[in-house]
Amino acid sequence: MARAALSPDAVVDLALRIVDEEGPDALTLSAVAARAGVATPSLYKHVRNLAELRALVSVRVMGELTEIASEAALGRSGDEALRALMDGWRSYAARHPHRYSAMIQAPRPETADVGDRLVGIMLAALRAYGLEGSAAIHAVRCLRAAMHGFAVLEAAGAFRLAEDLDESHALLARMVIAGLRTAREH
Amino acid sequence: MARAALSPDAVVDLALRIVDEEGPDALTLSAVAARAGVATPSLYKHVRNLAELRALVSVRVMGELTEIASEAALGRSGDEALRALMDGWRSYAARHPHRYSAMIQAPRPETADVGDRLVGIMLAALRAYGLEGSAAIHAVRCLRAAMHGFAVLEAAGAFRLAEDLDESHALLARMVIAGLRTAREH
DNA sequence: ACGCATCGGCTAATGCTATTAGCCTGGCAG
DNA sequence: CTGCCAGGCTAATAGCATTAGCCGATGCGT
Repeated sequence: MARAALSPDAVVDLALRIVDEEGPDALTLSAVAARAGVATPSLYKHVRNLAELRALVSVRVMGELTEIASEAALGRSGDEALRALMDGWRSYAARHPHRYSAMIQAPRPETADVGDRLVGIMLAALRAYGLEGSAAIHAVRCLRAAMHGFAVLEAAGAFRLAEDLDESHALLARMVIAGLRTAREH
Repeated sequence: MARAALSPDAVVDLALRIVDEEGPDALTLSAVAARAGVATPSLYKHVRNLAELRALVSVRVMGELTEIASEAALGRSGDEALRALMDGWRSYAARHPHRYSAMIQAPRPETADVGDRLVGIMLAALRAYGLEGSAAIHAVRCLRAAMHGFAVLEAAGAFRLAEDLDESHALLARMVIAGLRTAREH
């Protein structure tokens, strides 16, 4: 190895810093190269192209979110676990809005794995609600929709009124919990 | 007027066709110009720049969605109105996934108006649930989060399992309805 | 009917981006 | 010591947005 400075992971690190500071649209190979102190084409020694870099960023962020989600669910169950999961999810998205936006991508093979793990955690968090098979899948889809929808809208600044967002989110959690009870009866 | 063929609206029409057929990323000024049979810079006589064109597309799509939402809610009330609203929303997004994706943007002044109308319709659809003031705002936020989250995920192809999406969405509707009852009691 | 402003097209030019090709070098393996 | 190659480089191409400045036709006022 000549200069051990750069590596795929290091490139993703720089990419994440750009995303955080300047938003997902500012993620460009030349911007990364500039931060790395390297000519743009050199990056191709570490990443196939911009699309792959985006996918790697997405994977990294989904990984962080997975970690947060699993920590939140750990040692809790039932409503408490669900609330912790939703709160953790939302707070991550709120803390890193650009990162969260950069995570959203058309599904690519790279993201399939970590995506499945994330779904697995949600499934586990729902275990206490006694949902089996397909019912559990439908429930996870609704949970994802609720969490993701709220996170996206909040990150995009789409909630423009003055009302407290914590309160809105607490209502969302109550909504999901109430809905899961109806799911069991169906 | 020289050639009356082009106008801001006509440009948006072409833009929408591109979005539908090739996805939001394919929306580029040169692509629009090619379809219009015109040189790229000519478009600047009708639209300020690409960002504005995107905003206009977004406004147009939000307008269509507003129409669908208001038709769905018209003449119904309570759970029925809510279900119709959610179904209409989802079916629009599913019918035009690229269009729906193109609608999503950081809030710009152009979209504020039609966005407010859309929120107004949701507020009206919730009237039967007896929510006042802030409680209604929180409820609308949750409704938006649920509908938008589901639509985005479905449009992006993020629901990859075989389970019937109609059923998942029906659960989401029951979830929202159940949650709105708890909202009143809070 | 005539002149003229303006609208809406054009070409030329700039600058930023991704991406490919092909070169060069320093360090590690043998 | 020698040769390989990972990992940097420069040069070149091509697609995009955007600006500047030109020019013809249209339609209005006179």
